[in-house]
Amino acid sequence: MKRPRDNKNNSRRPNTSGGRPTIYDVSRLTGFSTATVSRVFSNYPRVSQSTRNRVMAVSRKLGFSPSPVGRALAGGNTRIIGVMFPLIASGFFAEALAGLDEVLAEDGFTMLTAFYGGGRDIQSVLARLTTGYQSDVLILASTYDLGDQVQFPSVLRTPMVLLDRPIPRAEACTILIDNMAGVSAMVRHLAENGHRRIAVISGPDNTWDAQQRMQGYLQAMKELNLPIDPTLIWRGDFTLESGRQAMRKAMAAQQSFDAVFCLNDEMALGAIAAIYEAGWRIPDDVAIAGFDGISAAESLQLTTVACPMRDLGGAAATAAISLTRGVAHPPDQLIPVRLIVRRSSGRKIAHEAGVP
Amino acid sequence: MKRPRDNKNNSRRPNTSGGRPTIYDVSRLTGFSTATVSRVFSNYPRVSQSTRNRVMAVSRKLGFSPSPVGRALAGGNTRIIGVMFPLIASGFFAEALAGLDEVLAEDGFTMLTAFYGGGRDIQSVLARLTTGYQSDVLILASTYDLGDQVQFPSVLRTPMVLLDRPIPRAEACTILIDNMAGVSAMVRHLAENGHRRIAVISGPDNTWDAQQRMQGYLQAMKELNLPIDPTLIWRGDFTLESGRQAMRKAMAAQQSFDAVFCLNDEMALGAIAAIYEAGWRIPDDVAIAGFDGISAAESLQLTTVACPMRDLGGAAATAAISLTRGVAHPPDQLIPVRLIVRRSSGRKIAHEAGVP
DNA sequence: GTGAAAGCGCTAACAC
DNA sequence: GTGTTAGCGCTTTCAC
Repeated sequence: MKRPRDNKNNSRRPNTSGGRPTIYDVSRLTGFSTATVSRVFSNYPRVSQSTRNRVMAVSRKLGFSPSPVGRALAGGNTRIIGVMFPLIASGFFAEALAGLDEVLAEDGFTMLTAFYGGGRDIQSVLARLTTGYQSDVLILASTYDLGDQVQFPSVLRTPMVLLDRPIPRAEACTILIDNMAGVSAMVRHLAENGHRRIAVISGPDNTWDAQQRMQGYLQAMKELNLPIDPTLIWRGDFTLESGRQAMRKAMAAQQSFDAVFCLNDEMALGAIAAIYEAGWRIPDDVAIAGFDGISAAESLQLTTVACPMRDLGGAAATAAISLTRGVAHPPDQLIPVRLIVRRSSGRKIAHEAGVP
Repeated sequence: MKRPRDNKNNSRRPNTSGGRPTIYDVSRLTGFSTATVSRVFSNYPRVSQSTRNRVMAVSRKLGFSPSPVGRALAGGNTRIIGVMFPLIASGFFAEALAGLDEVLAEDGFTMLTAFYGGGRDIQSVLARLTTGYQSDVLILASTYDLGDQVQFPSVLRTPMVLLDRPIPRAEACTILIDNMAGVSAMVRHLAENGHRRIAVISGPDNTWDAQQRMQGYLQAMKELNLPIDPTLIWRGDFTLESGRQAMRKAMAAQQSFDAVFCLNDEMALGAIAAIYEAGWRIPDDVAIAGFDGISAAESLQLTTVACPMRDLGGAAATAAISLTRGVAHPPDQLIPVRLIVRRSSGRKIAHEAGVP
């Protein structure tokens, strides 16, 4: 076992008496230079195994682990990923956050979170996360159109991942839920169950998900040669209450429909409440379907499309990590969704099929 | 207007050609030393107004703002607040997160978020946020008992704020929702509405909120001389499904009760579904009450107790900020809740009263 | 395979 | 009121 040569670098500093141990402490106690200690912790390949062992042993004893702040200053990257969510959708995105954290943590990244909207200027939040805390990558989640609120040139230094909604001009990796496939699968399922007049309760037009789902509905209906009809389209805004109202109006209108496809589960809950209140039966009098796969859907036997928000977050994290490694354009991704058939959509039940 | 004297400090470094501007660039262009520039950005009082103006003007032109990483390394504090949430409760805490961010951002703090539970060891997440990224303060949210999973001595360097559940041994500032007051107000309200046999659907016993609310229920019933009776107590676990099941059992048991108090709204939703399915009417056949104040409660006309999670987060943030300023023991806080009376609880409706 | 030394961007103690 | 000068904890050439 080679003995390290003398080095005086480590004596440059006084013993760190209090405070957390630094690389110098490890250097002094092992007799190796700080450079070598640094190499060990950076998994630099050309350090001998014995050196590696010795350094690790002493570090463990001292409770040393390299300070990310020191590393950031010297190395140029912070290993911080900035994440921005719209304030309004916080509940919806919580799962995504968890998925994000899960894969980021694995690679030793940490997640700086901030919310925009609700009075807080996007641009300044953006600044806080980029020029402010120098995130290596920014993940920007949105449902509403950010329009010209964001001046991307100013952020261009920080690579970006867009979550759940693309932004036209911004060249950034985009991770989306596969709304179209989900809607299409649902309409097909309803049709297979014998429903022809499939009504829809729409979502807020300025929302990406609502736009996509509505478009998907129209397209699927067309493809299946099912009637598209203004009396089949009822306005909602993704809130439970709006679903309830829309359903009431639909029932009152005396228009005929076999099924009502609510463009999210929340509205489906409202619709179900309205149906019960009116004394109708599901699925005998009307079939109901939702979208999102919230937990309440299960116990209400609501047929829906499960959107794996956790995976969405995970995919974004993976893309972000590639970006830190210098990959210029990680592939855009469409996160697959899953049709979940339950009692609410008709007589044939009990199978759960994957969406192609 | 005084001219700055010559200083050579600023010529110590070459012009930063690419990359973001540093304090040296501002120093060179203004003629002031980096120390002075630093003072301007730290709001050090004894810099002349003209100097301040000049520095700010040049900084603005350059797009300079001090690097938090440099600051952290030199100054010892990162202005980062670490926030830990249990994975399971992510949806529930999303609002708290937003409240946290709101007040932290105001003071220039940033929020490092991480989730524990669901397979991820608390201790290592803790380490990631403290020895890892050196948060100035740690905010630890929990509902379940962390028991001996957490070794606080190892973290003691980082001051801590406990959110939503106290931990006995840990000496830390604790911010809680005032469950007791909320439950008490609810039971009183139900009693005033003429209900005497008030059943309850409980929550998971290992949860702080469930424990507190149950205890509050028993205490309030006792104080009001209302019957406490094993046949009035039904097990739930805070999920919609459990509320539904419990309600079904309660209805099937043919026990008499005037009202059912669900210890959270989610279960109340399930209970309401069960009641509708059975063809009963609310509040005619049975009154229903919940707790939490989720949005669905409004449109289902559910009487509930609103828990301002945003405020909870805000209060935690305020405490955390005090802690960074060296305040040893910011006051513990009980966040006030609000009884919201709606149709589900009986005939008298339409007033919203504050809980004392 | 390892060491010396020069920074990374900033703050703080001490001068004046 | 402002400048000088050490660092803060680490990485990274360039030597050897």
